[in-house]
Amino acid sequence: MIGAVKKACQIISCFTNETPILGIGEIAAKLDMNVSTAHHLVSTLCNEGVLMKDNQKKYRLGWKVLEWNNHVMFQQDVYDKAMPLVKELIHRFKGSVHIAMFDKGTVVFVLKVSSKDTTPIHTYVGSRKPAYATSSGKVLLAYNPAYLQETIERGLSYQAPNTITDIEQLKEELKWIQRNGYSISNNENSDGMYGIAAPILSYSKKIIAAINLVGPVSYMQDSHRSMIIQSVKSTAQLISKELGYIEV
Amino acid sequence: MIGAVKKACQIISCFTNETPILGIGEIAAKLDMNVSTAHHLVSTLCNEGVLMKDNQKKYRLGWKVLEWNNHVMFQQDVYDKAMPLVKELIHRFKGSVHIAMFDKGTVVFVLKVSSKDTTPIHTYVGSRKPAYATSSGKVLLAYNPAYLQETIERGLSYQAPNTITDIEQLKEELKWIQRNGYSISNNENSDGMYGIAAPILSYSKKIIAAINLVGPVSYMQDSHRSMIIQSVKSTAQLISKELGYIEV
DNA sequence: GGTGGGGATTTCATATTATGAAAATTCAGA
DNA sequence: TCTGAATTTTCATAATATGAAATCCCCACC
Repeated sequence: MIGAVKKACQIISCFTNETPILGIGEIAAKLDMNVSTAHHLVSTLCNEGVLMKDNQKKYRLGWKVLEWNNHVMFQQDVYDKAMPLVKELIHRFKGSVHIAMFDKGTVVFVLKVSSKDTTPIHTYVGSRKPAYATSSGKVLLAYNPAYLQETIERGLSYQAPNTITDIEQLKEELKWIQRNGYSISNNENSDGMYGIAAPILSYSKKIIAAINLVGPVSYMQDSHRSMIIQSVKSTAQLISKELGYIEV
Repeated sequence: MIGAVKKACQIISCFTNETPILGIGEIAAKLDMNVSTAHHLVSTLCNEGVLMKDNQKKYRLGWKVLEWNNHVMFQQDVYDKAMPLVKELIHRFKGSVHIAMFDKGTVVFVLKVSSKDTTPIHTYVGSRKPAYATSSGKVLLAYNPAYLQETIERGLSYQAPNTITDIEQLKEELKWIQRNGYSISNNENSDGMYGIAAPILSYSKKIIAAINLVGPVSYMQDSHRSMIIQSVKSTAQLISKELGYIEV
């Protein structure tokens, strides 16, 4: 592993919505590195356009990030092809919809759309949650044994009252998901939400991602839940058709 | 400048819409570096989530890029605040609208929206054009002498029949733009388009960016051009109010 | 207008670390 | 199973990132 590159990535990741503008000193303190080292790295990143200098001696993320983002294939495809279907789902049932992928034992949200009039949920594109404690994560685990293996190795820990922390219990649940083609998360996460997820599959039936619809427990418990489940499943299938050529 | 970081940035930039999936060999060839070096860098970037491994031995851009992009303050603000106003402009006049910023002698497009039924234009978020040959670029030059200085140092070169290649002529044009508060580009670029641009200013009247409306020459030449100019100017002013706290 | 202080830069010797040739491995296709 | 073309790993060496300290720069305060 090339240290300088790793550090550069860490520096870029320091710039968040909470701290979009940072000075050299702040960066160095955050990452516990020498100000000189930080300065060298930041200067290089500025030269490349990844960071840019504020009018003061502060820095912020630069244009290069926008450019790179435009080239993320998923972003392109997910936006162009999946978005209309996701919007339709939101339109019908309110709540929030995510598309999530598996990475290093967690689910990463690669798309998020929320209805305007729904309980806010603390997720954003790029954020992560434990796979075993989310509806989309459980779908991903159910459809790919390698994901499960990786998750087990990292261990299961308590997240909320209903989190599955027993490996055997998790395996049972995954079998159920395989049989039924969808998963449910009822307050297993820290957000007090009810989620329904279904798999997005490639042409060769490998799992690419999962789509989920999330809403307050009260809302989802009501009579039209089975209709929601059907809709999430069919949306997942439609998106699978659109994105199915992708193999991760 | 830290070489490893610079090279890592170059590697990331290799992944484009044309070549979204690359092998080590291809990357090494593109950048004329040793395959081993490329491999070390790519491995590190994979570890950081900036790149990800395809199912084959190929690589593509990873989730980290999505995450970083979400934190680009401009992106956030531009989308949330400027987008409705931009959409309104498109709705009224068709064509394409860009928001552009100045960087290293060129304009960088940080937002692009096109009407569905208009002549396509070869720009995208993150792409660049010479400042002196675009309507938005000329606005940026007119409102910031430092930008002009930088542009002159890099020299003016022929881009299309109407490109301004004489420095004195350019300065005259910029004075006109200052007086009138907008700029026009009539086939000065390589795209055969007619553009109208106006400045987006901060509260302290420094130029942040420029907004332009672009369309086929034939369309823009007609009688309601003065109305278009007024609309572009007033949209720019509204966006200035929304984004005015930003100081670059 | 001068002064002090808290940054950001720059410098430079040193130790760390990236480099690249070559060997080992993997994988797909014959 | 074999072959060839890729990737991945290894490792000695050269290159370069590192960080303490010195300098510079810009504000805020006198």
